[in-house]
Amino acid sequence: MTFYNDHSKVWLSVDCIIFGFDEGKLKILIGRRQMDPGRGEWSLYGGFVGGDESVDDAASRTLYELTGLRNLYMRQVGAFGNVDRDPGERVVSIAYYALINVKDYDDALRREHGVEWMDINEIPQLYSDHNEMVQKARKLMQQKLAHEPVGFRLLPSLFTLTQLQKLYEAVNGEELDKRNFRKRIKDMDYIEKTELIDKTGSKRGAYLYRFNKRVYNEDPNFKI
Amino acid sequence: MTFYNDHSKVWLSVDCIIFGFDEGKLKILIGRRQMDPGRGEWSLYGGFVGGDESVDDAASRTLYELTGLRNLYMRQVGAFGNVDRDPGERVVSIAYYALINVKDYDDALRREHGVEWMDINEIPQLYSDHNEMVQKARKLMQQKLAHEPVGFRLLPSLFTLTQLQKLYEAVNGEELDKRNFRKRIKDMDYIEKTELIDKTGSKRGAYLYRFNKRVYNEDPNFKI
DNA sequence: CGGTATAGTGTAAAAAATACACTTTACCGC
DNA sequence: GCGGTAAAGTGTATTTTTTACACTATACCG
Repeated sequence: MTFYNDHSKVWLSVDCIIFGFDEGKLKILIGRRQMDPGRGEWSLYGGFVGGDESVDDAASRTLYELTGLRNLYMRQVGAFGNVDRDPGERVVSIAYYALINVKDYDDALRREHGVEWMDINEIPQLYSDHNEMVQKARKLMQQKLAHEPVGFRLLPSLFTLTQLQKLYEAVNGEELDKRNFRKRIKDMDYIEKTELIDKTGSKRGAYLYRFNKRVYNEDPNFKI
Repeated sequence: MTFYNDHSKVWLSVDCIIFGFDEGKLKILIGRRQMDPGRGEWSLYGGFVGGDESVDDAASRTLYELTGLRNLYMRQVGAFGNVDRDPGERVVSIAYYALINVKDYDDALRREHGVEWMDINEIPQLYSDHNEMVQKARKLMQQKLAHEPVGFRLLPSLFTLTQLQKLYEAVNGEELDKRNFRKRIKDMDYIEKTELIDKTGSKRGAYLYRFNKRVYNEDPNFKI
């Protein structure tokens, strides 16, 4: 390792792409920026990294501040470090995406923070490089979902197969065949059918399923 | 975005996982650390991010300092930000991996910088969190190679099919069937057979192929 | 001119992915 | 109470993709 003469310290922030699934649509949380520069522009929710916390911890803390939820599923998207990405002082930001069950997020708290759920396909122009962050987060989340059953983080702990299918469709942006989808689900032992029935979605009612983490960890077969 | 009271500036560095392919093996460049803390430990090559350059630019510059090569294929691995990852002052590091053709790297220059090619499967314990960086870089590079023809960056511009196969085998850590491999290559129009023959690898000689970037960009069919 | 080491080639079987349509159920409104 | 309706649930045939597998060709070398 060699030193570069002109290096200097920078501010470090985290920005969060928080995914939720509601009304059959994949959404993220964005709000109007309440500070300069860029006051009033649509923006991701973020925060600064403290001197006494890891970058991952800063992201967890920021998510907790916003949602009141801990131990959310969270993955790093990457570092965004263009010199002029933040007008004024130089700030390098590490983006994270998180998956939450919309119903777990207290709506009053959401409004207090001035953020709202917006369809991933209808995201307006965002502050600075936040659109880039969203695109990259979406791509990474898609890939993750294709290889690991992380979709359960976006659903209630009990869900119907139709809900699960709609979730996969929303994330991948394409419709799936019902019979083929259910065939693949049957092969996944960690998706357990319960005897409970959901009657809110249809007159007939549909069986509720749940994700069994233990079975998954013992026998990780993945795929959808 | 809300402020956190205890935030503070940090040093930002980049660390490079530089992949090369030689003697049928996937290797990376590592060297003995020449500064404290950690003097003498095996380490990735890195550098600090300057106040006037983007993080990506800092990585390009660092790669250039080490190899004398520009426009290398390079992708971000991610940010590593544990509080105590660097003894002494707090440094957050952004890791990048790069792909180079070993033959393009002047060996005298390499020795000057005190780095050497080491088999990816025989990497010793490295300074700080560098082993983690290597693992993540390797995984990302594998995934990238599975979806895009970036392997050419690790080979001379003319290569035999046997060389190409050995490269895929080294990256994926498993042997491939020769006939099946060549069948898949035939489907890739952007891998062009030339009339040139390489006689260094066998008595009989083998046809040399080249990657046609233009064809690839027009018709990205990928896959191996 | 026989030995040797790598280059080069095709087919059949298995597995995975896809396409596709009708029956069941329970509520609702009449 | 019964016909309409809206979502749930279910299997098979076809196509595509992946895998397994073994011999001939060539040119150099001693």
